[in-house]
Amino acid sequence: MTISEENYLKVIYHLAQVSPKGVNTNAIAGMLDTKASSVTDMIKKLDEKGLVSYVKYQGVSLTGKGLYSAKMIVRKHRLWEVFLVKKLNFSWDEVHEIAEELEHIQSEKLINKLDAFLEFPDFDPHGDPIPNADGEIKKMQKKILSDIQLNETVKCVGVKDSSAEFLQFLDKKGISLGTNITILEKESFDETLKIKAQEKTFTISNKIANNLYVQ
Amino acid sequence: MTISEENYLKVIYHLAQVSPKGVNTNAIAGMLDTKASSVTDMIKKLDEKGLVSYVKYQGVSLTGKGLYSAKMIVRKHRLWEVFLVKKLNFSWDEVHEIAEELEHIQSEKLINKLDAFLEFPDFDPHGDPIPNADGEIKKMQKKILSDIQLNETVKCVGVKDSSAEFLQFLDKKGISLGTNITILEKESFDETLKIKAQEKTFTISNKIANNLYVQ
DNA sequence: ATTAAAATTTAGGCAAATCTAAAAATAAAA
DNA sequence: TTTTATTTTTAGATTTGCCTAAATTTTAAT
Repeated sequence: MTISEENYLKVIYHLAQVSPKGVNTNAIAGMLDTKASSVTDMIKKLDEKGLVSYVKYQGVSLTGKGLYSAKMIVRKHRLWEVFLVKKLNFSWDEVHEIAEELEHIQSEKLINKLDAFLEFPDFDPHGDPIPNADGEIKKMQKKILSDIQLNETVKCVGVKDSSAEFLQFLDKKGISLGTNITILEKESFDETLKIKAQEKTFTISNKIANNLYVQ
Repeated sequence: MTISEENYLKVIYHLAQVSPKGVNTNAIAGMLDTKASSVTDMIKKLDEKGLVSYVKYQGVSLTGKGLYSAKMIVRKHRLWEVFLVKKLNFSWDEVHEIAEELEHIQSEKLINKLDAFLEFPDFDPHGDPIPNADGEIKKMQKKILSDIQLNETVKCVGVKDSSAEFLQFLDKKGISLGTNITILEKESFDETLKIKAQEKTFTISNKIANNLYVQ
């Protein structure tokens, strides 16, 4: 499998989480920063290889084989992220780009040894689940911060948006995985929240609250 | 720089150690398992990029820029090998192929953090020197086992041939880096050596003795 | 010094992955 | 239900890295 094919599978996998009936050509093109016509070409190829099932104009979905391959790529990506943060002391906003490269290293033995070296982590530095060697995923029950009731205290367990900008914003506010957050006020007009975290009180927008997973 | 370009630079670097006046097209083709005509194509491209200097029919050599790039690739390859052996418990005959992939991961920060994590090793699992971040290489003074005098005892510090077959042969004989070897007999007819290593006495061919570095 | 052999380069092509521009199909709006 | 807009696909081209086969240059041998 080429790096390009792997990237397509990964993107289809992620998009299918949101739209399970069939992933749009345009959506794939957007994620991969390429053109729709290129996506059509590649999708045909993946279909011939039995990795996706594709009906003209109806979008694509992963076959069993394609799903497993996609999960193995996600597994590699997230395990490498754990390695980068836990062993090499990278911060959580720096690891995505590097893991985008590392996820394409082939050896299965390598990734299983890495898994063992990291003591079989279930989640990556952003709180996303790591598929095991069989492709099984431990689902964590979690809520969006915006859905939490007034005066409740919750623990941050993940981020929905793991862009460097958002993660750096959280760093600035002292929020990381495991941080406790209390909802002090809810402004119904603009959905702004006044919260307490790390002994400090401040206001966050709805956009922020929508991107924080809590428990 | 593409993976292919990096592979050419690396091969030119290794071949230049042996033939410093100019590396042959055919030699490069042999190492990269490709055709001489393909090598000519790529060499022209590398020349235009200022990474090698190339005169038609006269072979290539690395420019300063090309030499530095090649050393950084070698640095990455050997640091990853150390990681695989020391941290993930791979054996020394398994790591080359995986490192061939890992050496193309881009991030400079990654490799410098990896270097620190491994505590700045000077040599890889086969005894080859690891260039530092500036491209400097600690040379180890070493001899070929075949050049050692009768009754001398030396320490194995590296292998010239690091193919899996040769390394597995050494494993079978109990020879690894640090192993002491005593020359008990030299057969002048076929250059065969009778040696003692790890409390055992056995005979090795000249081919073996030519591929072991000792001190 | 020729001739023969080997190495190297050129010329023309191919496959993968991309692109632009135009055509076709689907979805949305009037 | 037409018409319009959007999405998707096709057709044809481009770039990278490789190939084969033929031509050229260098090296070795007679």
